[in-house]
Amino acid sequence: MGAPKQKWTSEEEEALRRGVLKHGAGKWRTIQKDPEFSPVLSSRSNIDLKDKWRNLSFSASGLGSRDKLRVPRPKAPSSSPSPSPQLLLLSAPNNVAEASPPEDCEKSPQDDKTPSPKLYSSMILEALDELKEPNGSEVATICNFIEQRHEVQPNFRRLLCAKLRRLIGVNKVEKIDKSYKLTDSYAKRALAPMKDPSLKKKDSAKSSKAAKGLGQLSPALDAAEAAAMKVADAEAKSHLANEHMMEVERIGKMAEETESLLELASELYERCSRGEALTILQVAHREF
DNA sequence: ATAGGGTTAGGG
DNA sequence: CCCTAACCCTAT
Repeated sequence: MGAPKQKWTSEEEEALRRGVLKHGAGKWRTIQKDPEFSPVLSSRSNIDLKDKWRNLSFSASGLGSRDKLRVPRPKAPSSSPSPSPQLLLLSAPNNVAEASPPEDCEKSPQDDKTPSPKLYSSMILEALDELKEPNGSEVATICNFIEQRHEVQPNFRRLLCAKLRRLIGVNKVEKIDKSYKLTDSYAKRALAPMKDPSLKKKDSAKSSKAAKGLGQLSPALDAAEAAAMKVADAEAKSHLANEHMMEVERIGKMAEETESLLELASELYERCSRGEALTILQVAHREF
């Protein structure tokens, strides 16, 4: 009778995800007590966090509908098994589980699980962008963040340090004390084309909730809540103004071309330093 | 305190 | 009618 259902807002979801990235999955009490997340997650118990994380994990990896113990499903997977075309885009909380799917291994001999070097840089920049820590993020935090989202090779941390040093060299990343953060010039370029999640299913969910369950409560409460939500959202998203982008974009064009060459050289150097042998064919096709 | 199983409300 | 998400209960 009390509350019909308290649906999770995207702010709460984001707080939960960042909390897991910071403290690790399983430290629900720690996340809930963290002063950074407690204002958002004040109405959620540690058990709620756990349950929500379980839901997120399942929908991310299971993709749609897996077999259930409760109801035997006579669905015949005759021609479309739908083997999860894209699963790591926004959230893949369970990283170690999908290490080696029972897929056929009839691939080319150079079938590495190693993503391309371009991907590693993207992951690092994405991590720094998402973390948005004003004083920068430590290597361990960045490493943990990326491992939560992507499958990486065992010596990834060593690669990460090299990549960070190279990103500093091209002024995409700066080092503050022992932490790394995006430079202002690059952050503007990265954050500028940010999407605007002001109108979403969040609104419809809230209004439906108000209409069905909380209709008798003051409608001003819901309106104020929605307004505050939008303000907070806009404040968080803009965060870094995008004023002068034309020049940045022009320079970025040049930088990108130089970058790929530096990227290639750096990766080659790292590989050879570890004693790996590469054929000229692999280098030519960037397949390493 | 956390993990996992189980239940129920709400939506397509 | 089935599925998903929030909620509840219990063993460790």
